[in-house]
Amino acid sequence: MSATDPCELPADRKRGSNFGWSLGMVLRRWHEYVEEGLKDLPHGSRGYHILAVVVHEEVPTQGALAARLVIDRSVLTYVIDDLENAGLIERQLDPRDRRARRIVATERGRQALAEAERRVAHAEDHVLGGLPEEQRDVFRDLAARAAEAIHAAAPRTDPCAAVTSVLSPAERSAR
Amino acid sequence: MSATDPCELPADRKRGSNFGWSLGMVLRRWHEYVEEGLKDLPHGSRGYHILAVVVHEEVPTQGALAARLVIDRSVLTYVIDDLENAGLIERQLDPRDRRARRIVATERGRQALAEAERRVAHAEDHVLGGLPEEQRDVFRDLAARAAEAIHAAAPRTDPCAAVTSVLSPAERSAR
DNA sequence: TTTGATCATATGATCCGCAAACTATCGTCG
DNA sequence: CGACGATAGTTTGCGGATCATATGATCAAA
Repeated sequence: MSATDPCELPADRKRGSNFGWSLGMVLRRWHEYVEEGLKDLPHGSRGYHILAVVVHEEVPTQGALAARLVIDRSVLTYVIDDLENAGLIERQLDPRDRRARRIVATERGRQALAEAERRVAHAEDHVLGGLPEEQRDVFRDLAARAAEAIHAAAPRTDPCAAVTSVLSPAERSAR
Repeated sequence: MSATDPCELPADRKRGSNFGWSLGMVLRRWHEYVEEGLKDLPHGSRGYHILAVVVHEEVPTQGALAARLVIDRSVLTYVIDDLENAGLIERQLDPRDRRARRIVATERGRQALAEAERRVAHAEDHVLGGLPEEQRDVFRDLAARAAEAIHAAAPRTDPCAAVTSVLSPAERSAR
């Protein structure tokens, strides 16, 4: 069967079509728990994400960091401000291009991240507590791979322009 | 630190630390695509969720609907206003309790939902396009079950109060 | 040097969810 | 009966977050 056929409506989708809602639900809880656990970290989960990328990956420049995390540059600015004030990271001037700032983690930052990662892992086990042990890792893995694919894809692929209106033409004209 | 080699990408480290980000990434794309496909529906994905629950599930009252979707009742008010103005649902006065409003879908509403569900399914296949066919359903299923478990759980379980600070006491006093 | 582009930052407009106040109705207890 | 508190839904206003734009500094190329 060609499941990619949009005209065909799989029966189990009826109640299962709330995928977006489910994701939102899980993400919301994740946020609550993680934000609770990381409230000592300057911007909570956001600071955590930034710190994690700074520590674990090569950070060419601040803009690249924003692109990597898909957050706004202007947001990155003040979050990094606070992370720097907390002594967790440093802005280093790139001698080759003095416009760019290279973000590096301090030793404290690495320690804080290590501790934060423990908390996050703990929180995630709580969030996914409704799932059997082995399925949690499957879920995490699928989410990571889906996200990676999305991130790798073009920023904004044309979202199926072939679709027509949900409402009938008559209904649309009435609005 | 020689341990952080950029070329080596430890899978388990990456997996465990960015689950929240991955979820956010997938959800964001889901939102983009779905919002694009449902822009004829009064409040996009939100109206879709509400309409779906109204049609597929028996919801006694408006407040119960809010509880079911875990959204604020004040939000529900104006979304329902617009859905009603679009002729997709109706507020019916409960003769037994004239405070309560029972939300029912019109025939148009059911049709619009059916069409919207096709679009959403299509969008979701796009969003999860980076995953092999059979894993998409696994992902959807895991998300649904995790969300259901979360929703079934107590609204706000104490998020592990045993955790201590990420920063050392000295660092905390410095802020 | 001048011009146009790029990186980071500061500023401002806008949007959105949430809390609190308000109205109407119910149930109940004097 | 009628007064009171509780509940369902609506309205309003605030605070926070986000994004677009403008600014300043620096680079690269003509």
